[in-house]
Amino acid sequence: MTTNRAPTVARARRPAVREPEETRQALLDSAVALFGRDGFHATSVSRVVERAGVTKGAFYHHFDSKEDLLREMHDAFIDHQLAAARVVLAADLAPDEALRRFIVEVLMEPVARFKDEIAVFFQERRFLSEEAFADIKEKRDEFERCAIELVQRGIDEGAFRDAGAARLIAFGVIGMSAWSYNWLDPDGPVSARDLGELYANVVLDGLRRQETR
Amino acid sequence: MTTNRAPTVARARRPAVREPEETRQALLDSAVALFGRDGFHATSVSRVVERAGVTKGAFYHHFDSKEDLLREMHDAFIDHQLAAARVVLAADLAPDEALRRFIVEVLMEPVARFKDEIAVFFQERRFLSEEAFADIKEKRDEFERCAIELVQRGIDEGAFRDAGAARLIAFGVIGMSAWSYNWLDPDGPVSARDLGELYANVVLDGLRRQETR
Amino acid sequence: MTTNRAPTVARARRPAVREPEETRQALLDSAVALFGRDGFHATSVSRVVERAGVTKGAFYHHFDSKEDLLREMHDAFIDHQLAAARVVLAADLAPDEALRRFIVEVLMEPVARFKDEIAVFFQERRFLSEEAFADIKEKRDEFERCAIELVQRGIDEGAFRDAGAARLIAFGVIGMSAWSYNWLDPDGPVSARDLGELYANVVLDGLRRQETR
Amino acid sequence: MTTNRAPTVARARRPAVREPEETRQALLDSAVALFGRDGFHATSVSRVVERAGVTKGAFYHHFDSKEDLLREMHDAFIDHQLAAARVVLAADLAPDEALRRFIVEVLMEPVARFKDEIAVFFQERRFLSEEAFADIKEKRDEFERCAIELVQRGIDEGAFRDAGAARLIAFGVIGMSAWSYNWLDPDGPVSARDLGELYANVVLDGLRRQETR
DNA sequence: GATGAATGAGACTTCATTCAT
DNA sequence: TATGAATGAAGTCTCATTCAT
Repeated sequence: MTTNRAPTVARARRPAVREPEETRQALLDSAVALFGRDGFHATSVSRVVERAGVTKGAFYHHFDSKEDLLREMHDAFIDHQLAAARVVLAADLAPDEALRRFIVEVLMEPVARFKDEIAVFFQERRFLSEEAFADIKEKRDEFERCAIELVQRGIDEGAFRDAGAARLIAFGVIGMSAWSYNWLDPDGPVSARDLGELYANVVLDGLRRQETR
Repeated sequence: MTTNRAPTVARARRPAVREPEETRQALLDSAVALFGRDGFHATSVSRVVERAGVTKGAFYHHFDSKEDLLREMHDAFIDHQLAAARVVLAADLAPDEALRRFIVEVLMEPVARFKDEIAVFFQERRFLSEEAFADIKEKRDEFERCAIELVQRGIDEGAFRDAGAARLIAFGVIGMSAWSYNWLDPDGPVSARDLGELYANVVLDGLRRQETR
Repeated sequence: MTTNRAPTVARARRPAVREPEETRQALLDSAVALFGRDGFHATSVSRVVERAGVTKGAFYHHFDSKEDLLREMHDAFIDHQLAAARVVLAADLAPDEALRRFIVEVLMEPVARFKDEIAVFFQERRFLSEEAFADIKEKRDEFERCAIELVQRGIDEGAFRDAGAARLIAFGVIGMSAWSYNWLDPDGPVSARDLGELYANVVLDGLRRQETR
Repeated sequence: MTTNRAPTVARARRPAVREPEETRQALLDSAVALFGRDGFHATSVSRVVERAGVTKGAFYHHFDSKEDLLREMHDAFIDHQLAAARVVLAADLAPDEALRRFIVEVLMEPVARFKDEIAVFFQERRFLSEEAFADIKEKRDEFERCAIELVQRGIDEGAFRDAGAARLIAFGVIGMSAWSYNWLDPDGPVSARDLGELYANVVLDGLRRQETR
C-alpha cells in the first residue's frame, strides 16, 4: 500500500563521488529527521548539511532555499497520502468497511512509518509561503474531500446515522488519528494499525445505525 | 468555568506610567499572539517587545529569557485546563454526562477562547528544556489521568463497553477535540461547543452499551 | 562656504563607552572611505565595522542595512551641494561671475574636500533602490536646475551667446568639473580651485584666439 | 570610423553546436551588458553564463577568471579608442578642426554606440589588479597623450591661447564628453555627434559674447 | 569544447542577551 | 522600573572557482 522511498538499487558504477541524486536524497532525509524533531525554524541549514555529510554549497545546488526543502517534503507526503486515499475511495467497499480501511491504512499506518514527515506536514505548514503552499493546499483539500465523501456516502446509503455535517465528522476522525503521532510510540506494544482498528470501532459503533434503539 | 484573563479593573492611579504588572501582562499577551501564530523560534524578542510597546530592557526585567516566557505560558494554560478538568471529575455525574461535559467544556471550549494558547501548548512544547518542562509535565500528566479516569470509570460502572485501553480512548477523544484548533473558525457558523456536543455524541454512541446487539 | 562635518565639540563627560552618535559617525566615516575607494559592492559590512572599531551588531543597531548607509551618504552629500548651489544662485552676481563661482566653489572645491563622497555619489548611485533614491533624485534634479538656470540667465541677459540648449551646456560644465575627481590629485600642484578657475575661463572665453580682443 | 564588432558572417557548418568563438563572444556580450548596468562586483558569473546561454564550465574554458573577462573588455575598448585617436592625430588638420573631430568622433560617438563598454571602462577599472591593468594603462596613457598633444599643438601653432596646462584642458574636454554617458539618452532628440559639435563650439569659442567678432 | 555537481569562504542580516545609565 | 546601545554567535544564502566526466 505504502511505497518504499528511494530504492536506489542496482547502481553499476562505483562512483568515486556520490551520485547527485543520492546527495539530494541524503539532504532530504536529513532535513526530514531534523525538521520533524526540532521544527523548521529551529533547524539550521548547517545542521542539515552536516547530518547529510555535504556542504552548504551542495545544498543550494540542489534546493533553491530552505523553504524549498520544506515544500518538497510537503509535496511528497501529500502525494503519498492522496494516492492512498484514492485507492480506498476507488475500491468497491461497504461504507463501514471503507471508513475502517481509511482510518487504519491511510490515517494510522503512516504514523508509524512516517513520523517525521507527519510532524513536518502538520506543524511546519505555516512556514510555507502562500505561493509555495498553493499546490499542496489543492492536494490537501482533495484529501479532505476524500475523507468527507467516505462519511457522506455512508450517510446517503443509510449505513450511518446522520450525526452532523460529514465534514465535521471527517475532521474529527482525521484529528483523532493524526493526533496520535504526538504520543504513540512506534516501538511500543500498541501498533499504529491496532490503534486504527480501535478508533474505527469506536467511531463506527457510534455511527452505525442500530437495529433497535 | 473558564476564567477571565487579565483583570486589570479599577485602576485609579496615573496612567501615564504603566503599572509593572501591566507591562508584564502586555508582554505575555504579545508573546502568546506571536508564538501562537508564528511559533516560538520564528518569533524574535524584538517583535514581542515591539508589539507590547516596550523595550528589550523591560522584557529582561520581567523575564529571565525567552524560554521563560514560553514556560510561563505553558504553566498558565495547563493550570487553567487542569482546574477545569478537576471540576468535571469532582462533580457527581453519570459517566456519559461526565465525558460529555469534559469534551464540551474542558476540551472544546478553550479552542475558541484560547486559540493561541493552545497552539503554543501543543506545538511549542518541544522548545522547553527538560527542567523547564518538568513542572508542566506533571500537571499535563495529571490532566491526562483525569481524562483516562473518566473513561475508566464508565467502563468500570458498566456504562461503556470495554472497547480497549481507556488510555488509548482518552487520547483519541483528546486528539479529536484538540485537533480542531487547526481548522475550526471561531467566527464560523459552528461553535466550539456545538462541535463538542457532536463529538460527544459520536463517541458516546459508540461507547454506550446497547441493549440489543 | 562648505561646512565642517560633525563638530563633536565640548563634550563634558568622559564616557567609558563611546557616545552613540560617535559610533554612528565612525561607521559613516569608515564606510565613505571604503565605498569611495572600492565601491559599494566590493566593500563588506565586516570591513566597514572593522575600520570603525565596532561590531556588526552595532552597525545594524544604527543602520537598517548596508543600503541605508549608502542612502544616507547620498543624502548628506546632495544636501551639502544643493545648499552651496542655492547660495550662488541667490547672490546678486553678473552671469559670468555667477557661473565662475558655481564652477569654482560648488563644483570644484568639493573635489578636493569630499573625494570619497563624490566618488560614492557618482558611481554607487545605481545601487540605491528606487525608493531609497526617490528623495535624493528630487534634490539632485533641483541641483541640476540650478546649474541650468545659471546658464539660461546668462543667455537671457545677453551675456552669453546662445550656443545651444542651456541644459546641455550646464551638463557639460558639470561633467568637465566632476570628472576631475577621477584624476586630480588633491595634494598635487594644481588645486581644485585653480582648476575651477581654468575651466571657468575656458568655458567663458573658449580656446580659439580671437583676432580682435 | 568605428568598426563592427563580431563579424560572425558566412558560417556554413552545422548550427546545432555553437562555434567556440561564438560562445566566447556570447559570454563577452553578456558580461559587457551586465557589468555596464550593474558593475563588476554586483554581477555574478552565474548571471553572465545564464544570459549567454551556456554553463559555468564553458565560461572557465574560455576565460581564466572573472577578472580576465574585465581585462579583455578594457583591452578591446582602449584598442578601439586608441586607434580612433591615432587616426585624428595622423590626419593633416588645422588644430581647431582636429580638436573638433576628436571630440565628435573619438570622444562622443562611442557614447551612443558603446554605452556599456564605456561604463565598464570608467567605473570598473579599479577592480583590475595592477598586473592586469598594466597593459591597458599604457594604452590609456597614450590615448591621453593624444588628446594633450592635440591641445598643445594648437597652442604651439598659435591657434589656441595658452589658457593653462594642455593636460588640464585635455582632461577637461575628455571629462565633459565622457560624462555624458551618465545622462545622454542614445534614443533622445540630441545625438551624441550633435552634442559633440556643441561641446567643440563651446570649448573653442567660449560662452561669453564678444564685443567685436 | 563543455557539463554541472561540489567546495569553502564569505556575503548581509538577525538573534538572544547584557549592562551602564 | 526601564532604556537602548552594544555584543558575538549564528542565521540564510551567494560567491568564484575546480574537476571528474
